[in-house]
Order: sequence, then structure tokens, then C-alpha cells
Amino acid sequence: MTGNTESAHDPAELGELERRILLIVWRLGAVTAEQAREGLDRPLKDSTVRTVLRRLEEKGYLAHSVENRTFIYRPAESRQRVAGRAVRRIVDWFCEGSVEALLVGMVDSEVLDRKELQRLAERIAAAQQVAASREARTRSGKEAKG
Amino acid sequence: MTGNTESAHDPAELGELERRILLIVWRLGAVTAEQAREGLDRPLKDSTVRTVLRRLEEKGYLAHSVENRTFIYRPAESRQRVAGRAVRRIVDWFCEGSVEALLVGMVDSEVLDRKELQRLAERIAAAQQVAASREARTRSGKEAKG
DNA sequence: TCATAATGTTACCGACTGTAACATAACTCA
DNA sequence: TGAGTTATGTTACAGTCGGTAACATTATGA
Repeated sequence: MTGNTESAHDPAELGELERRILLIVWRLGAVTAEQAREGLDRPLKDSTVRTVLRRLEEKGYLAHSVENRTFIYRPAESRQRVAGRAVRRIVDWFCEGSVEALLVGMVDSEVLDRKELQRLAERIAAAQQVAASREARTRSGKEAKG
Repeated sequence: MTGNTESAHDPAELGELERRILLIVWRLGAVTAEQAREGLDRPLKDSTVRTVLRRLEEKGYLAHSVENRTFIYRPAESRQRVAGRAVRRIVDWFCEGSVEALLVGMVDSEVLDRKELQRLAERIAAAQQVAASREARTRSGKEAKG
């Protein structure tokens, strides 16, 4: 392949098992390899699960701490944040950056129906409140961060 | 053919070159292998491009017709439709089916900012008009079709 | 020190993608 | 009609990634 410089991580790059395990971590908040293993429907070897957890950490989805010699994995990012980036990428790839075009397309392809749109509009109104207050808070309190 | 009528493919499964070529087809509407090749920034062999076009057709993104012995590739689905399905999948995977949760997450992760949300809300209003009239049209005029 | 419980390391296989060479068929024109 | 041109058909190979796991090593506690 030709040298690909960009792209930190990308949910699309996740395999099925990786995704399932990631979901488990999101659901439980913090897990040991053993707990993750138990959360699966299939019986997989301990080393398999650990490998996947490690890969997820390498990819930036998880972080771990050590507690009494045992790795505790936690999400490095929220589900929504990851999903949001994934959507952003799709928009960039397929809609030339226009979120609106995407939404229109979703309606057009009946991925979204009117009812959902209605609720969406309401949610957006609410989200705008959130965004506004977040912005304010960010400006006042989070200056330290770059 | 894989007699699978729906949800067979997934934009995330596209490689870089595949995606680029698909975008070219979407942009031009209909292309020959040669035209697609010319649309690329890199100089690739004709057979390479044809292979990718064929794979895209196998995956359901493109369809072709023959015109004077020459294959003309056209999109099998609109960009937006594909993007919409991709988003739907992300929502299903990462937000447990809640589009609203996704939107909120996008705001939360600053993938969407307030300005975009504003425009989005406007667009949604417009899209609702479209959806409404589409529905009406569908009910009244398209009855004849099976 | 030995058993136990963790983690570390390494590997293999299959699928997918990028990339292309080589083979074949059909059309055109002299 | 035969050859050149132009298109498609077939096949392949190497690199990467994800699923899966065995085996090695280290630390802990009795």
C-alpha cells in the first residue's frame, strides 16, 4: 500500500469481535479481561479476549489501569463520541462534508422517517441549549487545555 | 448473484481506491473504465480500474450496461442513500438504534457545532416538506406500479 | 520455593484490497 | 479475410487486518 499518513482511528476499521467487546466495555464501564470474556456469547479463550482488548487500546478506544496486578480496561471515549466521528467521516467521504446533505439523503432513502425527524428537530433544539452552555463553560473553565 | 435483496453491503467495507472510484462514478453519473481511470490522481493500469469497478458492482454499488461493446458503469444507489445506510448502521452499532443519541453525541463530541445544528434544523424542516409531499405522491400517483 | 494468576509474545489462517499481467473476443478497415 | 485495435475475461500475488489461540514469563502469596 502507499504510505497513508492520516487516520488515527475509525470505527469502521473494527472487526466484529472487536466491536462486540468494545460494546461490553462501554456497557459495563470497566472490565477485566475475564469479565469481558464472560460478556460474550461465544466461548473464547482468555488470550483471545486479551489480544482484542490490547488491540482496542492500541487503536485508542480503550485505556487500562492496573489494579492489584489486574488490567482494568475502560473506554477512552464515549460511544457517542466515536459514533459521531464515524458519522463525520461518512459525511466527509460520501457527502462532501455536508451534514445537511446527509440528513436529506437519509430522509430520501427512508433511513429516517418524518416522525424521527420531528423528534430529531426537538432534540436538536435541546442539544443547542447544551452546546451553548458547554461553550460558555469551556470558555470560562477549560482554558488550560490546548 | 447473491440473491440478497437488502443490506448486503456496507460503505465501511470499501477500500480507499474503491471509495475514490465510487466517488468518481457518483460525480460523473456514468463512466467507462477509461474515464474512471482518468478521474484518478494516480496513474493506475486499466485492468486495475476495471477490477475495482467490477468489485464495486459485485458489492452492489454500481451497475453497468453495455454500449457499443463498452461497459458503462452507473451508480446503483445514490451517495446519500449509501451514506444514510452507513449512518444507520453506525447508529445501530454504537448508539443502540437511537438517532437522537447519535446527534446528541455528535454535539457532545463537537463533531457538530451549534451553527451546523441550526442549519440542520432548518434543513430538517425543509426535508419534512419533501417527505410529506413524497408520501402524498406515493399514495396517489404510484399506485399503478408494483 | 512452588503453585497460581496475571500478563507478554508470537503466530497462523482466512478474507479483503491494491495492483496488475496475460488471455480472449469482437469490431474495423484495407 | 486477415491483422490491428479495443474491450472484456481470468487469474494471481502480496500486504494488511481481524479472529483465534498456544506458549512463555513474571509476580504474588502461602
